[in-house]
Amino acid sequence: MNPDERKLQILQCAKKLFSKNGYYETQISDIVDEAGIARGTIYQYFKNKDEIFATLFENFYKKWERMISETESSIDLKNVTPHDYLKSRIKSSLYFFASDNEMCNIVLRMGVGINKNFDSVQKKLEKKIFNVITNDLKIGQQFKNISMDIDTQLFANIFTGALFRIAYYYFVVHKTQKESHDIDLLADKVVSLYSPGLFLKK
Amino acid sequence: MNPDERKLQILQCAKKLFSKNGYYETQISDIVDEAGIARGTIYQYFKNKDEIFATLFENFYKKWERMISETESSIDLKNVTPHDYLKSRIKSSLYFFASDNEMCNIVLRMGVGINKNFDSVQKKLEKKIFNVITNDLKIGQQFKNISMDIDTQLFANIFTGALFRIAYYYFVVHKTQKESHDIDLLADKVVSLYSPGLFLKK
Amino acid sequence: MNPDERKLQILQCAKKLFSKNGYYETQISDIVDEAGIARGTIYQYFKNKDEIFATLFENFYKKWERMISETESSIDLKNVTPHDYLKSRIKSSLYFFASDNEMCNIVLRMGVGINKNFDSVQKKLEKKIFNVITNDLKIGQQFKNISMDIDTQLFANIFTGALFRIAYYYFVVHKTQKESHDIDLLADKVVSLYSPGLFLKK
Amino acid sequence: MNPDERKLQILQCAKKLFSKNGYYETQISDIVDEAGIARGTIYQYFKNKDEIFATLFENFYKKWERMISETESSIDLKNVTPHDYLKSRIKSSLYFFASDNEMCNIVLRMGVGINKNFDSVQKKLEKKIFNVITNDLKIGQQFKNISMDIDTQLFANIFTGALFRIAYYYFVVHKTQKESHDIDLLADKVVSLYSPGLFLKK
DNA sequence: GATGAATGAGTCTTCATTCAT
DNA sequence: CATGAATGAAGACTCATTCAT
Repeated sequence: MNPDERKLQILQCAKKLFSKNGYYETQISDIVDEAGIARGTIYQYFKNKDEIFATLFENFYKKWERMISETESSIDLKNVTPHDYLKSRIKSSLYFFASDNEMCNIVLRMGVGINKNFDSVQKKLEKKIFNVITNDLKIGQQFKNISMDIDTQLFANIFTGALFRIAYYYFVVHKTQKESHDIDLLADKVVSLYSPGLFLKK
Repeated sequence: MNPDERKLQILQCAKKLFSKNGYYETQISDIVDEAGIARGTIYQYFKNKDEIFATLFENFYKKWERMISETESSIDLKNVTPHDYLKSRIKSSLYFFASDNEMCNIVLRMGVGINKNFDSVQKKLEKKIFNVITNDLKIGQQFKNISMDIDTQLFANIFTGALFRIAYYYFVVHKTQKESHDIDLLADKVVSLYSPGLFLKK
Repeated sequence: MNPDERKLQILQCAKKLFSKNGYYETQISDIVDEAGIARGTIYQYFKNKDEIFATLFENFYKKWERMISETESSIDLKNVTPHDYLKSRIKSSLYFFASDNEMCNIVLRMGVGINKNFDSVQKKLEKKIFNVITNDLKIGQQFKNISMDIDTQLFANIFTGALFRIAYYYFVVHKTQKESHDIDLLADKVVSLYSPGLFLKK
Repeated sequence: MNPDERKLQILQCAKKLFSKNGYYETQISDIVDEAGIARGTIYQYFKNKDEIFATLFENFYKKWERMISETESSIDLKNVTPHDYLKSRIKSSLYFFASDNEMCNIVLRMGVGINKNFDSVQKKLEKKIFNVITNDLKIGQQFKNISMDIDTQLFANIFTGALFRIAYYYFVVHKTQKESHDIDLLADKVVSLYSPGLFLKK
């Protein structure tokens, strides 16, 4: 097998295992076994375990960049409607993630999700949150405030995702101790975005 | 120190470190040092490292449940407007996460984000995605399709969060190999939710 | 509870556990739990774990000495037949061991027998040896060389015990590298002891 | 060094140390030092300390089985005298144990005998018992009930071994609470076996 | 290049013992 | 005397990485 093929093979085996078990729960021996090569061989192609992981990310990143620029070149900004522009963006992104669900799992793995021991407890919380939102949507439909046509599962995911991201971004990454009126303002803005598309006019 | 206090103290120190360095990069010795106690003491209170982590999650889960039921009992379903209902939900959730940004980090930590080595590469991708969305919003404003009043940063986060969640949910967790028309349909639905609140009528 | 009673209670609990699980697999916490006392209390009565164990042995030793001297004073050497003398010795010894089967287990535990993990593998060997001997006895009966009246189980134990002891004594404790003719001689002597009582005259 | 040699080497070093210090008092580091290898190397060959110990037993067991079947195939049941049959058995067993006195020690180690701390107290009791029996034999010789030719040391070992084994078997392993007449019966049977070969006819 | 035996620093975990209350 | 929280030395085991063949 030539060096490039071998390198690719190692990356694919590693990707599979990282996706399944996470970085820390994937041992070099696992990768080596999966690839059917000798323990030392892997170090001919990668400096260390980190480099394998980083390479996977790097490649994924480059693929994403390529996809974005392709999408952009296929859109005629002058003549496209906002609807279609948005749709085009969303579609190409979704196709992209759908095309490699192992990397998708590695990159997007929510929360801890890296050790099977904690999956249950982590999942329990996520499920709870998801259920509350789903339930709220159904109440809205019952009260005829929300159309019966919406995909509650999808919308619940949208709200969950948005909520988690906002919380993470404002309270963790940009940990400017949010004052209460900041949070109120945030909530107002979120509502203003979702209301028109979500609620039926009466 | 009495057992309850000690247990609490250990949990707090562990939370701080897990939040900062992640589960795998937090050693028992780190927790022990942080708490200023002896190595063995920690095992008087927890069977092992896993149990400490799980306890943190468990507690957070219970707190969330309490918050949800309190919010619910404070809403008069009959007389509340959909807007206010939605706002109330969003606000209480955001306050909740804001109240404990360490757990928030642990629970919501996006993607891998558990090893500092990978932060850069992981962040690079996230940032790229975030920037594309922010940029799109700005283009929309430039073309007068989107109001100049919107909080682009917030909206970019909302879209990023929703996108990631959808991808994760449909392509990883419920890995029903999505056919292309499924993805198209998903995109349509997402657009229908966001369009009314996002785009200016002309 | 007065000091002497407490000490006795600790010894009894320890004896029970040492008998069941062996010295190394018995923790101070186990003894303390069994006795329903505090962890520190045990050190008011014994310097350390070793001392507890040693005390049990010491007491057993003293009891044995007492038993022996009592048996001796009850025998009238001048007027007793050898048969009765031997019987008296055997009986009193057996009664002694039967009176405290926990100490009996601790003192006589054959081989390793101290860690449940090894019981199976150790027992397998002992069983094998025992079975070979039992089988030989039955063959002897079949060929009418040995009386049908003997208790094969008992005799198999006698031979097993004697064999183990001889091997242990001559090859381990007094590890004078036994020459082949020494072993032959040993075997001759053993046969001369057992033959008359074991084999039928023809 | 090739894997088979290395594995064998580790087993030999471990055997030596287990025999000398017992299972619990033998540390992985001791084995590793004895073998002159690195700490981790041992785990390439054995899952853990238990497995090393169990392997030694397993091998010994297989060797014993082989010896037994060889002995059996070398005896012509039809034409051998009971005496010779018994002698052959005893001899091959003794040779077997003599051939590996380290395993002999591990397998037959009487009683606790696993921690040097207790050797003294354990040995004291064993010695006492042994001495009583030796003394009885000498009294028997003095009274001309027992031949002056017997090997008192050997016979004392035989009786000690048989006694211990009987006690262990009937009072510990098969702990049917022996009634007094059971014990009397046992004693009778034992006497009937030993008397003819032990006592001189008058 | 490939191999896989060897390495050893690094971690978790146990448990007898101490000591302030 | 009794308590039980705290201790920390000691030991088992892991696993990424190296290197002689």
